[in-house]
Amino acid sequence: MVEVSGSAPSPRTQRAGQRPGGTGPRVTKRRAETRERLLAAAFGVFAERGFGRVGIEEVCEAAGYTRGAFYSNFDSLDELFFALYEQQAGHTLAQVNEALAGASADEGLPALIDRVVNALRIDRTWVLVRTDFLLHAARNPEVAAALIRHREAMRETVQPVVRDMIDPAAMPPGLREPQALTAAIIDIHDAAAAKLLLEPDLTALRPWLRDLLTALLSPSR
Amino acid sequence: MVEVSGSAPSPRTQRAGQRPGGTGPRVTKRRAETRERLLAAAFGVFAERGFGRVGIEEVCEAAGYTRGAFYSNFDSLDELFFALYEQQAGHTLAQVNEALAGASADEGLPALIDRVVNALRIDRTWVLVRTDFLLHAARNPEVAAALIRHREAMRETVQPVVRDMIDPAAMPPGLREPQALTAAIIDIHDAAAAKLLLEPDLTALRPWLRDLLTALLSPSR
DNA sequence: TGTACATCAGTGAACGCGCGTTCACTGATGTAC
DNA sequence: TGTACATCAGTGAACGCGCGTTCACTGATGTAC
Repeated sequence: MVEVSGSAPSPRTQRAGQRPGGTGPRVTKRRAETRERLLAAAFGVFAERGFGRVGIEEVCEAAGYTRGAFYSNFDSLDELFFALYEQQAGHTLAQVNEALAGASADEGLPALIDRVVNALRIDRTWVLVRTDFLLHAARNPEVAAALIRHREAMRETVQPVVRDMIDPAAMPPGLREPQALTAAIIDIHDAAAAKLLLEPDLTALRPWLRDLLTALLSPSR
Repeated sequence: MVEVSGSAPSPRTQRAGQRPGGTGPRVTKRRAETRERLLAAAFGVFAERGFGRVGIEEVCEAAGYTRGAFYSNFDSLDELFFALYEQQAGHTLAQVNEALAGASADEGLPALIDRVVNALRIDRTWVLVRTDFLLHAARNPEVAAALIRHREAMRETVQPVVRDMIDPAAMPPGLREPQALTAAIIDIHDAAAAKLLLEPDLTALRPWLRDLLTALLSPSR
């Protein structure tokens, strides 16, 4: 699994408990669980109501804690949101890795397209949260850096497969560089996910994505 | 210009001032101006900070009014946001109409693509607000109905041009119906706009859109 | 056109709730011996 | 392994600010004659 790690705006992990002797913080089991449950609760609440409308109290209540527990683990909702995104983006990347594992040039283009289509994370809640994060990033440059970093990691994961399986010469101008082509595929993939927001009927979604990718990538018709 | 009008969740226009005699409300000049300035101020503030983080006080301050003025014109921020979206969506539709006006089959495909590319509303603030509204709609079915209605109107505006200028037989399977093809073009157009959120560098944006549309629509390569 | 009048539209103060933030305290957890 | 101890992690009450909402009031606007 490829890890996307970077510096959070205000890294708070293991702030308390840092030992002066350098032996590291006291090991924390309860703490890790609490953090995890807060993140999970935040995910649900953010998806349901939107990041901007959610308060600390609401997250804590959903997680089954009082507010003090929140402040013991995070400095602000922004920081929690950042941690949440990094976590979920990591999961997504792992999923894509798995979906692409074992791809070989022997399979042919339709098989590759199927792989990409099936890698689509059909999770309305995730699309909601991710889009909230996109808007958050669009308004906060430091946050945007993390999002862009993740997009890069995604492209680097997908690109080798594209490079192996698609003949650049058969692509239209502007998409002959593997990098540009891979980016375009991911963009279309994202557009498909966005459609999930208005049409929860996902049976139409995979065909839409397949048709579009086929149209784009097929050298001959 | 095609008008997209529909029932707002809580239509408040001209609530006060309704005369019993049926002659209609007292004519309002100041009121219309106030409403307009509140909408304009809300647009700016929503774009800058995000709908969820903005309060009534903030909108009023930006518009140069006190809170009472807001309550005299709207019932809630949700209602204002709805009115704002309908207004802006109408402007966008008018722009597209204008960009497509005069298109004829003689021009050829590249000219059509140029038209579509140039119809792209390169307005980062509008993309921010529109995406906020998309998320808002995704969480409120009545709001989603308005957004879907607007998408339909947009498609109906674009579709005749597509129908005139593109040979369905040359399109890949799944995109031979003019309706599906037009929808796909609009979706790609939206995806291009979304890229504006992370990359304000719009010099790369129009080529990206042109390349993608060309790849999709060109019958031969 | 001018004036008196009725109604409207926005003001600004007041109320009160929700919630962010802090903090002394206590049960929980790991450590040393 | 067991016990005493130190430190941690979360509790829950308290404080206070920001802001949503209301409302009596007044200047603005349009109408009737």
